[in-house]
Amino acid sequence: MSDKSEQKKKYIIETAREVFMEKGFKTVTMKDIVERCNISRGGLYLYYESTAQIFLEVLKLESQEADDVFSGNISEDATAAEILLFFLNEQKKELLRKSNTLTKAIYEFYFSEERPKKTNVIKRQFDEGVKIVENLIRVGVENGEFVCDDYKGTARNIFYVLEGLKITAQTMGVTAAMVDAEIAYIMQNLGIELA
Amino acid sequence: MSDKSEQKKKYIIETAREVFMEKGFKTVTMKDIVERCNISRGGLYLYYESTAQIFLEVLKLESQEADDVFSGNISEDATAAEILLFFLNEQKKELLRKSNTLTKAIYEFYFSEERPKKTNVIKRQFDEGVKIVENLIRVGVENGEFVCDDYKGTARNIFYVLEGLKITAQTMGVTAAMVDAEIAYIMQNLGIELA
Amino acid sequence: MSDKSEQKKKYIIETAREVFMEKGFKTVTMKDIVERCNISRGGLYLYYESTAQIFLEVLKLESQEADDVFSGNISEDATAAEILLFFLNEQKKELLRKSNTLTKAIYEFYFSEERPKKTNVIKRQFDEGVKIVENLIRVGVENGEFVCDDYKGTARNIFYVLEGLKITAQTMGVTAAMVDAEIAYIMQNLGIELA
Amino acid sequence: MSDKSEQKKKYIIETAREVFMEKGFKTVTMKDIVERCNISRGGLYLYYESTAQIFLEVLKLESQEADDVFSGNISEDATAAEILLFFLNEQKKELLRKSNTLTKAIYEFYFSEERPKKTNVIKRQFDEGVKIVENLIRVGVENGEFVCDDYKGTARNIFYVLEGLKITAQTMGVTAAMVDAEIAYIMQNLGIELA
DNA sequence: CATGAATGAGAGTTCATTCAT
DNA sequence: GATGAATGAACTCTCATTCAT
Repeated sequence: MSDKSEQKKKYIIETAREVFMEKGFKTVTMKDIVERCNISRGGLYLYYESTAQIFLEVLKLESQEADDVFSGNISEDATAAEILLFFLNEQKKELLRKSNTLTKAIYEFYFSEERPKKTNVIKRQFDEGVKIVENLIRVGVENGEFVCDDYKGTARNIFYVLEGLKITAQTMGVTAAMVDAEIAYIMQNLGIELA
Repeated sequence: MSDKSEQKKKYIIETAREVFMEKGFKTVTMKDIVERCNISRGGLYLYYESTAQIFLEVLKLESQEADDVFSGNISEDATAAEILLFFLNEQKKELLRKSNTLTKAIYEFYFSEERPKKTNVIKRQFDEGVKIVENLIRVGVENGEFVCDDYKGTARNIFYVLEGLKITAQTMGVTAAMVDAEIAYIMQNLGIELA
Repeated sequence: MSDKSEQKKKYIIETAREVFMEKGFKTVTMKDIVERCNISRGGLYLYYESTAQIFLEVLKLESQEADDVFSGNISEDATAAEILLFFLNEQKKELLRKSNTLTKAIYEFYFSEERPKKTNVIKRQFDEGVKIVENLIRVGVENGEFVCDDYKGTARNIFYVLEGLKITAQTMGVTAAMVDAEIAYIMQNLGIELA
Repeated sequence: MSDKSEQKKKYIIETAREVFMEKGFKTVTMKDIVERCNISRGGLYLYYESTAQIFLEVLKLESQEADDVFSGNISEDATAAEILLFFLNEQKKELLRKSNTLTKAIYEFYFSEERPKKTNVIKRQFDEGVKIVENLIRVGVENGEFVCDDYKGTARNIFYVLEGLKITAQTMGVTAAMVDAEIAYIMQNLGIELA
């Protein structure tokens, strides 16, 4: 595979990403992608053979870029509470975005029964997120910042709430205030009273 | 609208419901419903003009029947903790069911942007559920069964966790043990240690 | 299946038959048939789902009509030699026809490996033809018209020659004189000298 | 045309030959050949511009190699009957082969009307074969091996039977026993009783 | 010469929707 | 009311053929 070919594949993935953000997964057709990419009908098939395959590539790219949620933008000497709050606010931003988010597409994609559930990208992100937050809570407790005696349980609870908020945002709608209320509840549970 | 006509409409809705349970929402076609109902192509259009319209009717029927989750099967003198646990276990059963559930279809349906979010059925169910659980917690606290100082916040947290579990079940898969862990965490948070 | 529907199916088969006669089997598309029938793209699929299925129907119709090759147009008191000669000349006419014959289409159709060879229409016709000719020869010998001591072998030889002539007509071309020569040889073998 | 170019053309023809043996003629695409040859899409077009052109080259090569059916492997002092039997058995082997034969492809190729019938390769082979067998019969009769008074007619009959068997093998299926029966009939007709 | 990316025509197929009966 | 035949739009996918490099 030449360099130019790689370039093109990346271009297709990035362009398709926009389409998935706009339309979700199920209703996106190869034709939609072809048209957005300004390539020929047959041209797309040179690189990918289905919307599912393209979507998986989009997810792969996505997860590469997403791996640094915690790593970037956090000052060296931030407290556990600050870091957790930062993370929750990032999630808030993400879930309040109407467009420019793949959330809907991801859910739609994994709704298909044929998809293997165990090894999928979102599961991996969920599990890794839980681990990171679990550690964060442990550090916070050791610091004396947090009060908590079930690190793992609390971390998992946080992630299910986040999943709940995400799906709620897509289906019933969610306001900033509603998300803030949940964040406040979570923090309060850890013994942190937000202003 | 004659009685026979009402009969027929109900028959269509009940039959379509099965189809939605099997295939979700997006992939169900008018043809699918026509075939399952054993009626004529044109016949269906006499009553309904789109799968969305039919699905809304299915939901309407559903929510009529679902309103008695708390009312049925609970003995008069059950404690608040017993009632809450009963409710959570009902939810567990629901979300572990692979087929015979409309969950996927409902999510898929509300993913379409065109749907008005504010007034939709699931939002109503969510909000009403929160209110009931909030009251239940209040009663429990007054009883001395529960320890909690944010009734509404806790009730909401519970419902977001349930939403999170539901969507997780559909996309990443969830085991009975995983649900039990979340239920235990919720109860523990209220000061109830499960065996 | 209503009467009108039957009518339509028959119309499609008869129209498709013309197409197969012109183009053989392999190159005929559903689109070709749709266009010749002056029906809509989707319309054809209401009745048949592939060119193969349509072709099989064409063959079925064909073999119904072909079953009276021997029965029609033969006077009651014809001799065995006359009947045989009549049959061979019918075959000659058939194989000299360039268009207006399904021969090419039939061969092309049965070239596909997926087709079950044992039970196919042309095999049945071949086998039945052999039996009839075998009996004819027997009668001729008993009459004293023919000289032959292997009825079945001779009948089979005749049919392989006819198959050979048919395929030769399609691939290398064949003239009336060439067919006549083969007919003469066959008759001579039975002790009949043609003028 | 350089030597290297000749080399390449030959390579293409030999490789394409395999493809035609597997798939016949009609369904073979330029893409098929390109892929089997491991050359570039455009590369093939430098040498040949259609599958028909390639197939004609395959046939040319074929007929060069086939010309020695009678010449090879026959001992100097073989009798006419032995030679004829050898030839017929070679044909039997050929027609019982399912794969590794161009028969189907050749028939399919010549089914296209556009092909000039008179000058084609198989006609030449047919005609030459008839001549050779005719001479063989003459020799056999002069030897006293055969009984026959129409050399040409008998030779032609043999070749039409062979054609008939070939096409039958492709369309209805043929067993070794069935071919043996025809060979026996042919030999018997010449006065030779096979064991 | 050789490559292989790119194009676009065209076949297959499925359905929402209409409409004469 | 009810039927189901008919239409046509939309999508998927495959190749022959070209052309810049």
